[in-house]
Amino acid sequence: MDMSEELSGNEYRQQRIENMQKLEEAGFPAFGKAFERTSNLAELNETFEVGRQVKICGRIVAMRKMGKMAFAHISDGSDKFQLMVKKDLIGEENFAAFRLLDIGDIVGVEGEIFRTRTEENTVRVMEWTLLSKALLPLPEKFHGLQDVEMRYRQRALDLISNPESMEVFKKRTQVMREIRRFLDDRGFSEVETPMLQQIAGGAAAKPFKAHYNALNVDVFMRIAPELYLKRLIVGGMDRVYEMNRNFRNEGLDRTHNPEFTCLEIYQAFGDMRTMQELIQSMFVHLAETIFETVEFDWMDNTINLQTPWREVPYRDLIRERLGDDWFSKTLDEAKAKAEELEVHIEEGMDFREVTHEIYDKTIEGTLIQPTFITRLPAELVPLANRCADDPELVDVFELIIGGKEIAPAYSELNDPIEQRKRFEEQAAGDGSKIDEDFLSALEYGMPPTGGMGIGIDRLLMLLTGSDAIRDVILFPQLKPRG
RNA sequence: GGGCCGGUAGCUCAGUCGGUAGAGCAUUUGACUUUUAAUCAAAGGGUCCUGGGUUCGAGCCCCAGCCGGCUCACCA
Repeated sequence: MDMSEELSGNEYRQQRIENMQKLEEAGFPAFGKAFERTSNLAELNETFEVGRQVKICGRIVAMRKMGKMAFAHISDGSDKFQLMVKKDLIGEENFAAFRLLDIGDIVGVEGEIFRTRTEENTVRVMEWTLLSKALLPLPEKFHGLQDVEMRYRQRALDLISNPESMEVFKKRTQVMREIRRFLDDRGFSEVETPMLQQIAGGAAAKPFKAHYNALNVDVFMRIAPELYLKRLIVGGMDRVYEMNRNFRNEGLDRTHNPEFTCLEIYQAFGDMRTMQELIQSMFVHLAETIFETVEFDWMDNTINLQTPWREVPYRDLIRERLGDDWFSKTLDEAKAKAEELEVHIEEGMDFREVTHEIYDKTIEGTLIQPTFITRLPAELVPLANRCADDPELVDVFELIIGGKEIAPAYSELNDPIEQRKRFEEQAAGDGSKIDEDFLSALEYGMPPTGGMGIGIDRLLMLLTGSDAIRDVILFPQLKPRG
């Protein structure tokens, strides 16, 4: 690696290499072997008991050296713990060697735990061993790593020096585990469907393209698993979900990453109502088991997940905000209103499109508390069943929380003839884009089915109070380094 | 893509009117057996994002570019 050359002039690194050599001469090899600890540091703090003998290990994150004794803090990602090293306990040579350690080094120690005068849990070190030498210095201890770009490029460094960042990703792990547990307990099966697809279906988005040499065909990274999950419903897997990556070849901003994690859930013999109950129960379950609250602060608002959540048909919401007579207005009147609200209207938009543009720009963002928008115009949602009492509307909801769309759910379209029609409209003459295998599956008969998609990254933003998707994705997409 | 803000020591940041580059942490040396953002004394450490320009003189002003953040637009 060129790194070593690049940094060979680095004074800090040079000093650490010298310290490493001195340590090795003193009988402390720089890169030790496996270390069997009695517990991690969080467990040790939880079960603290004065006088117990322990073996613990971690990275040195702070060091206070004095003439004949030294204090240090080690951290292992679960918590911190203080070490006390005294010359008269470990001997002159071991003490001198300990003083050669640098912040960032990983050590293992053995000794008895006690509390200092200031009531801090501490281990009185009797033995210590160097497990790994750090050649590069850690960021400043008090402020941590602030440089936004470096936090994403050097995530390891971010996790070491910013505990709040570590906390977010621990929460992410817990949330995903608890979602699986919740769904498994309800009889759902987690499945895996193709990431490499020859037709990228199930959503309207630009796909990433790749080439498969063995078959000499172009393939696409999936934009959604939907069409495969529905095949499984046809096949008799009654309750399935997949929580995994989707890829969309689109822009990059605070709420978009080109690869993102999506949970898709399908329940046979259910409908949009089934999903409505499911998501409310699931979110409250997550909130209570992981966060121990149903209230979340996010972007200057407090969001309360207490159920039941508000439900409002799309048209009622529009009337509520734009006036009872909205739907009897003319196109010109609607455009005038849009102008008044400073909503940009494209040439050639019809009444429905103008209405939806106003909704998108001025209404959705104001729905802070969880809200189900139901009975959407059919044109907006091509893959859903129509409402029984009004064929112009579809039986779906869009869940809005904090002014953002969190989850759409449908009473899924299961009429293969209608489905083919809509695919053909979508494909606009390009027959190669129509997933014939999926249509065949539908022709064998798909039961009425409730389906839902949840953007996991956005859910995590909400639950962890993060205002950027990059703060909840370990390795977000970045521009290549110039 | 447009607008605004930013890029200075390993890290976090100051830098006045254009006049020899600053602090804290970190590092090195010394003192120190209950410290905890340890303390005290001293020292070393800079491609001021890059390239041009104006000027006797540029971290600072001008132009172009690179990188990042916010925001608007686009995209869905």
